[in-house]
Amino acid sequence: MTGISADPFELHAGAGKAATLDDVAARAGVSTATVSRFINNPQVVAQATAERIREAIAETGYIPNLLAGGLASSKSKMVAVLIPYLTDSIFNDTMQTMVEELSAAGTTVMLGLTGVSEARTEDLIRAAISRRVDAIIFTGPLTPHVEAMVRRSPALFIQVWDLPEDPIGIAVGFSHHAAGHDIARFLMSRGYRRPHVVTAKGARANMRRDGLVAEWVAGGNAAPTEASVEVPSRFGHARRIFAEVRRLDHMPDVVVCGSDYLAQGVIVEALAAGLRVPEDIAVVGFGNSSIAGEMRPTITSVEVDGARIAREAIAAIRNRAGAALPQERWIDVGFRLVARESA
Amino acid sequence: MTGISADPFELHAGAGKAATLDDVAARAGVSTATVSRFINNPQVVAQATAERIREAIAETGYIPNLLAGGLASSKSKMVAVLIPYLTDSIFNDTMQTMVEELSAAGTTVMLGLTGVSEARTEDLIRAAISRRVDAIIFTGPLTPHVEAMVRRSPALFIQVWDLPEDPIGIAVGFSHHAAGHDIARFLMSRGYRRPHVVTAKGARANMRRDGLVAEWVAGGNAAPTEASVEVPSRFGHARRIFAEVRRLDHMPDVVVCGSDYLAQGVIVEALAAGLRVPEDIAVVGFGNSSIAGEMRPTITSVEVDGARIAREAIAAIRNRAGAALPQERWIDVGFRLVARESA
DNA sequence: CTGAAAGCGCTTACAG
DNA sequence: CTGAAAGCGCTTACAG
Repeated sequence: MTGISADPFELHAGAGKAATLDDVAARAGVSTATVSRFINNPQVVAQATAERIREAIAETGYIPNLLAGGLASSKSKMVAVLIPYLTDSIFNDTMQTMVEELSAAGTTVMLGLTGVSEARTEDLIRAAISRRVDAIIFTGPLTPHVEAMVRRSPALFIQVWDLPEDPIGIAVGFSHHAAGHDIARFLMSRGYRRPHVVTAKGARANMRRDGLVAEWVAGGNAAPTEASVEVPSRFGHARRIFAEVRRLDHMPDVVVCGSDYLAQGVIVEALAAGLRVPEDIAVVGFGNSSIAGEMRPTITSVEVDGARIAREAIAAIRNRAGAALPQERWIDVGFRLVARESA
Repeated sequence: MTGISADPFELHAGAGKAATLDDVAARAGVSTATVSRFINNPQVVAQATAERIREAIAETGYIPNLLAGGLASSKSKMVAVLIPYLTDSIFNDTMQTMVEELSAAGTTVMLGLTGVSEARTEDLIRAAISRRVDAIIFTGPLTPHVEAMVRRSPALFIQVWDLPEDPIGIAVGFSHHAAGHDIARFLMSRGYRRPHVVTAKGARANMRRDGLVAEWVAGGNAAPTEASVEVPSRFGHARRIFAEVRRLDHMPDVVVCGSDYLAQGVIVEALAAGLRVPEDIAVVGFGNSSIAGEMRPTITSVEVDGARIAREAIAAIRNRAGAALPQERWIDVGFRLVARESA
């Protein structure tokens, strides 16, 4: 009704302290309880009241204080996502989907980068609990001390990318051992004889390696040659890896890499050395990131549905908020070997 | 003194609700004020008192509630970092450094992925203000409506990767126009005659393009041929870009790319087509990500010190918290052209 | 160096 | 459908 710029409330809002629920309530002529209901559950307030509140919010530029809201309701609408590195290609799809969908649902994402440090992991988990997050999404195992801390907290703990025997909360992932098996069978079916297995440091990569080697040896073959790389496993590790391969007494006929980026690097090195891929040396990646299908030659890889991992994790959080159904403790999203040109 | 497992407090802690300041204070025989001081400013409490509080915290497994702390102190110790995509290689170093250093300093990072959507940007900024973040770090311009919202909030607004004329808060970045200039001069100095300029959609990339074209034409040359790619600019865009290059009447002698990944893709395509790089066609990247130095051939690129951008932004937040010195509004971190094998 | 007490800005039974 | 009021768990002048 009145001109907005002539309005004293407006001046207050602009002048310094932010508008509060009280300001909105006073202006709309209702109690703060009603404004709170309108914001969190609009359909319970009467049409006419809702309209007045809507106007009051617009006029005051009110933005709720979620610190206060979270304290009062003991629901923070925040979830912590902890990964080792931002450049760990393997988690890209999971992270992108997770952050997008959580944000779209009005949940704030707290990002933590643990590296390979247990101390950083502990600090980040403590910080998450301090913020009273609704859930903590993490990609690895925990030390007993931190596990105890997590169990004491009401946050839902979700381990992604793996399926441990006894998850702390729930797990969304796949069997790395089985993935290793399948790669071994693929190599045998293609008639490769001398694989070279490059494993990144870390529990999951080791499980894949173990699965691969076990199946390979069970097939009556001699143990493969091996190498290891630091995490995050990157394109740039390929120079050393390839140099080592060339120094082997017997050159391998296929290099199995722990990531597509590393596989890409090995291909580049091999081509630069005048070798043909896959004729002279074949290459297998892992993760099926977008470059796997875009590289020349295209890269044989193992596809993991990272976006689905994200969605299942989010669904688990939602289910628990609804306090509905008893939850599954393991959600297996599987994997799929995608044969392309490189092997 | 007493066995921990026989301790009734311990049982309470494990049994459900988390320990609060009151629990710790009661157990240590001091007031909550003193415990609060010990936690936030340990040196102001007496040695003996500190020791008792330390024990009480350990025994109760107390973890402070930062929702309550933030509400009471109106300092959230949280900063929002908003970028378009997680896979936007160009921000990798900045993000990694930012998140690591903020976490190390006890600040929580809220991550937002805006895509190219103004609506998502607005929602995320509103969410950040709702959480009463101390600062918002953002990579682009804002619509007037959102800008007004930000100005009304007490959060420090930091625009990174660019130096706008009139930043909302402060800006930490470099001149994209100048970077374009320098690339043009580099091309001339190397004797290239027919550049093909591939620009990602977006204001910053366009500024580089404008700078490049202006300088190139000022040097008495005909305008370069051009192409554009979607953001985030990726390896995979290279197939189309290269196919277009081949269809040009006059093949360019150098392709200037908006990212190192795209440059890498163009090199792979060129090599697969039997061309030599840089003899038959040269390639320039942008960002100097790690692959630029690792690719074969290594990629000529423009180095931007992303980690320094992160550090300057964090320093600005700290300065303001100290309410010290009047702040610079622009922090220019510059850039540097790194000539390598590809051009 | 420490304590009593007010207050931060919300939410939520409870009652009507 | 709405309001009065207690309470969430901290911090911080103020006083001693």
